[in-house]
Amino acid sequence: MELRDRILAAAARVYAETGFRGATTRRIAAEAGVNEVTLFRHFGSKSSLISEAIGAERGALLLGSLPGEPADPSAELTAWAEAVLELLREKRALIRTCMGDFEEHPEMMPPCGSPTARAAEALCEYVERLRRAGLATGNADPRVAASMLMGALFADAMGRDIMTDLYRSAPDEAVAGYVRLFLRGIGVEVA
Amino acid sequence: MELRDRILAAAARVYAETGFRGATTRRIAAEAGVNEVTLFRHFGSKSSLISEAIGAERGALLLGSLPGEPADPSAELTAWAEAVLELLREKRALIRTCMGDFEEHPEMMPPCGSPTARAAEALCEYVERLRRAGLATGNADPRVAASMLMGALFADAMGRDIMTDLYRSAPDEAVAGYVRLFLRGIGVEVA
DNA sequence: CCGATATGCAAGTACATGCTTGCAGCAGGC
DNA sequence: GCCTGCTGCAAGCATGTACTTGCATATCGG
Repeated sequence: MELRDRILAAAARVYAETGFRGATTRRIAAEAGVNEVTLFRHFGSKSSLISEAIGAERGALLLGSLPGEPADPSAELTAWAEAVLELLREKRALIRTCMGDFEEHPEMMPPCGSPTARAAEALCEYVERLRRAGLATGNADPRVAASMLMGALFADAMGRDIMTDLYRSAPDEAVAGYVRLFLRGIGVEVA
Repeated sequence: MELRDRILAAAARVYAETGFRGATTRRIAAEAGVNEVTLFRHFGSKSSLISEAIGAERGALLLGSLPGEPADPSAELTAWAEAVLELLREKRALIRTCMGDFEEHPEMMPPCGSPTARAAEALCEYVERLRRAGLATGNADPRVAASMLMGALFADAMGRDIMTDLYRSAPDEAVAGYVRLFLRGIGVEVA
C-alpha cells in the first residue's frame, strides 16, 4: 500500500510542475524511486495514474469550516479566508497546471465538488446564517456574494506570484481588505 | 508580412489548446497552412515563435476605459466590468494555458503589465476619483478593492466553464452582483 | 523449503519531437 | 535574362515517448 501512495504523490508532484505532457513516466518513476515498469503494473497507463493522482490530491484537500452560529463575522470570516487562501496558495502549482490542461483533458477536472466550489458553498450558507441572525441587512444574492469573495481569494492565490504589479500589499492585509469589503457589501456593520 | 502574422496567430491558437509542449511545430505549421521549415526560417526556434505569439496576443488585448469624471458609478462600473469579463472569457483558453505553463516557462509571462493588471490599475484610479468626487465615503484601500473586483472577474472568466456548480447564475447577473457588492463595500450609495 | 507475488533490470517497439540539409520552383527587380 | 529572396518538398537525425516482454531476484505465507 505504501508504495502505491508514494507513486501517486510523486505523480502529483511531477504533474504539478510539468503538466500532463511533461509528466513522463520516466520522471515520475525517478521521483518515486521506483522502476518505470512498476507504474504500468500498478496503474495500467499514464492517464490512469495521473488521473488517480489528481483525484487523491483533490480528495485530501480539506478546508476549514465556518461557525454554525455566527458571533463575530469579521473575525470568523477573516480567519476562514486566510486559511482558504493559504490552502489554495500551497496547491497553486497543481491547480494552475490542471487549469492549463483543462482544454485537452477536461475529464481530469470533474465539473462539480472541487474544493473551491465546496468552500464557496460553505461561505454561501454562512452568509444565509448571518442574514437569518439579523447580522446582515443587505439583500444581495448570497451565492453571487460567495462567488465574489471566493473568486477574489482564488485569483489572489493564483496570481500573486505571476502578476506582481497587481498584488502589492501583503496577503494578510489583502485578505482583511477583501473580507471588510465583502461584509460591508452584504450589509454587515464593521468597524 | 502577412504570412508572419498568420503564423503567429496559428501558433497562439495551437498553444492555447495544447500548451507549450503540445504545440508542436508540425501542428502550428499545419494550422497556418505553411511548411514546417518556414517556421524555423522566420523565428529560429519554437520557443521564440511561441514567445512572440503570446506577446503579440497580449499586446493586442486592449481593454475599455473608465470615465475620467464619474457620474453614475453603478452604470459605469457595470458596463466596464462586463466588457472586461467578456474579454477575459474570450481569451480564457490562452490565459489558462499560460498559467499552466508558468512553472516551466515563467519567462513567457512577464510579471508586469498584463492586461489584467492594467485593468486593475485603471479600476484603482477610478476608485480614487470616486472618493475625490465625494461619491465614495469608505476608507478601504483602493488598490485592495480593485484587486478584489478584478479577482472576482478573473476567477469568473476562468472558472465558469470548469466549476459549473460554483457559477450558477447568469454572467450578467453575477457581474451586477459583484459591482453592487463592490460599490457598497467602498461606501457608494447604490439603489 | 516451496510457491506465489511483487519488484528491478535490460532491451526493444513504434512513433513523435525539434531542427537541419539539399534541392527545386517561383516571384519581382535590375 | 538573370539574380536574389522566399517558399515548398522530401528526407533525415538524434532524442524522447508510452508501453511491452522476458528474466532474474527478493520477500513472505504456508
